[in-house]
Amino acid sequence: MQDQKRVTLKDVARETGLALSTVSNALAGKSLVKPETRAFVLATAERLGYRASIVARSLRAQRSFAFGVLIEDVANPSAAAFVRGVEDVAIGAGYTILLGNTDGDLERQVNAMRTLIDRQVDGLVLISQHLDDERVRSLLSKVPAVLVQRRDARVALDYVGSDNASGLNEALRYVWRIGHRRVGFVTGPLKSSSAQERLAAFRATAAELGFTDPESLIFEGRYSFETGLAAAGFFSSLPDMPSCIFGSNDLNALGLIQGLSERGIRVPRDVSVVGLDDIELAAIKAIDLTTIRLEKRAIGAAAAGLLLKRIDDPDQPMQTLILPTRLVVRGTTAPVDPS
Amino acid sequence: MQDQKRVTLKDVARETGLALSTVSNALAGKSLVKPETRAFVLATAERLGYRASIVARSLRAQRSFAFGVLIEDVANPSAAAFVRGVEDVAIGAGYTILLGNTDGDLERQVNAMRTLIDRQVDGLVLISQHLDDERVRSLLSKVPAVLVQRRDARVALDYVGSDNASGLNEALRYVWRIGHRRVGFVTGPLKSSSAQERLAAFRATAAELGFTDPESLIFEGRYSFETGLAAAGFFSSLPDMPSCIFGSNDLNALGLIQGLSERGIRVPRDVSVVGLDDIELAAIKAIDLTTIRLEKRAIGAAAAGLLLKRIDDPDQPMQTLILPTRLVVRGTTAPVDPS
DNA sequence: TTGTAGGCGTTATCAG
DNA sequence: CTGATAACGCCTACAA
Repeated sequence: MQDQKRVTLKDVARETGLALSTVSNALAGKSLVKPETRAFVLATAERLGYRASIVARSLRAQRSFAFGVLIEDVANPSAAAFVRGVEDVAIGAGYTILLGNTDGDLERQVNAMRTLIDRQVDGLVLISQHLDDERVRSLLSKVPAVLVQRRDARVALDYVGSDNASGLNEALRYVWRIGHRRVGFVTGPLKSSSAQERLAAFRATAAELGFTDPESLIFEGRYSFETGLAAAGFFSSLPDMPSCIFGSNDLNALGLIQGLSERGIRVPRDVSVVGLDDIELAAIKAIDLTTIRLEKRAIGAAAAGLLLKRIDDPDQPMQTLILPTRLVVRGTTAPVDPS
Repeated sequence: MQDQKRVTLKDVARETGLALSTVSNALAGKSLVKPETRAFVLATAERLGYRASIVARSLRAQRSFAFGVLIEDVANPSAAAFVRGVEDVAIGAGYTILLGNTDGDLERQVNAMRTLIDRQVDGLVLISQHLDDERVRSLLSKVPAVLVQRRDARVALDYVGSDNASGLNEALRYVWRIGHRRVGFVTGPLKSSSAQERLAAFRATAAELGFTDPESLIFEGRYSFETGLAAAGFFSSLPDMPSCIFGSNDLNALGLIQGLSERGIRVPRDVSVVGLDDIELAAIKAIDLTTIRLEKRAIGAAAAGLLLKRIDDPDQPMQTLILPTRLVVRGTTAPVDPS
């Protein structure tokens, strides 16, 4: 059960009777080693159970073959999907993932970033925020980094996000087609760029299509179920309720549906509801949420891909990748009652 | 935007005019350094932006101050909650988390374990399986490890799980009290010890309370929504349907509910359903699932705690921690119709 | 083709 | 109290 001593290069050298460097070269597959020597070394290494120490290699190479991934909370399903996407490509490229949860707290994030940099991660994937903080920005200059879902004009970094604008545009056109004219919108936290983008997209399309008084139908909140509940209170108290309401994410939408139903308002009969995200359970019949699907795992994978390229060539121009979204029509939207 | 060169101890030594070792001692807060020297060193280090390299320290100390966490898939919400729990205590103790997804695949798991060990993680949290594999067991002997949720008689390791037996016992007693006598059970994958435990607990309590013919009401499946759907087909085709069915996890239960409803069977009016897990959304009104709650984050935290203790003293006796579960009664269970 | 000699950044030991 | 030196395990010039 104990940690038996590591087998090192030196052990293999001693065992084979060869020099350290020969063993190292043989293991690295360098052509300067005679094939039979190489075979012998390989066999001996295998027999002794030799495995190179990545720690030593990292010190020597001044890089760790690891990525840091910073998120608010892995326990949040969307965040987990991103992480998974990052890992998908990281593993393939021989990288390991160091995970850090920030809980959205600035201090935790700064600490986590410091630790990750102290560990000499070769790159950082930041699915988080606080780009307005000076320390965060300064830390970001110390290591290749890719931003996911949220960006900031002050930081010029590779970025991967989803096409919130066209997603909302598509969905708003859809509800327009089925007759909705008064459409409400629940925002996310407006200091996050994704929430801003979604709100801006709502405004733009609402204006373009000519929805009725959209500005009065915006409820400001966060990406939470509770925000949805509160929004239901707000919208239901309006003299002229919207016939359709958009959440800024699926949790908003689910809270909205529950809040409405608690007030005797039926979805979609009385009000249609649209989410954004397409969480796993959105598809089950008990929920059956019409939503704008985000390809979170693909976004994470794309972020890792960008990071690999950036590490490979730190001076290449910054890239911005916007992945498409897709409207998934399910049971929480219905045509406006012609009555 | 570039990776400016690291400030090392040597730089601080040069800047202060002191010896390397003095600087190191000062930074480490050793009492052998004169307070004013120490203060001077600290100030200079701060000014230069010195941060110790964890990589170098790891090589020297032969430990990495990091935990490896192996799970099937972070994108699975329960797994993510475990990971979060592990991180909660790891961070507090100065450890970083290296994450590995196995997708339940043996080869991936072996590779991930190897990589983690090559990185000299100080301990492993294994929320996974394949303990029947020789290589896995041999790798587990190379590093302190804690098993979570699944164990194997052949591996004597620290273990943290939840009290499946008493959870099911409590829930079965509850449905007995409200009149159910024919109770079905959907199993998880029986090669997993948690699924076995749950099935065994069902059998034991069913026998004890005297449920009607429990053996004929067991449906073997996996921890998936699809299993629930299939189970609905099985149970509904029975000449004498159970009045209550237990899933082995919440996804089972949700699939079951959907499958039953597709066949015109209403929950809980016609059949009661009980889950196990208490996923985030189980509480929303649209789902409102009666379930046996597992404290996943607490389990992860307990695992990390055990690991810390084991690292601190590798020779202490093995520990097994069984965390309590709690029956959460919601809307998918109802008394048997007395008619 | 093989061997020797640093050095990556720390920390621990031991001498001054 | 401070400083020199070695060692952790690996890799890579360069020398033989």
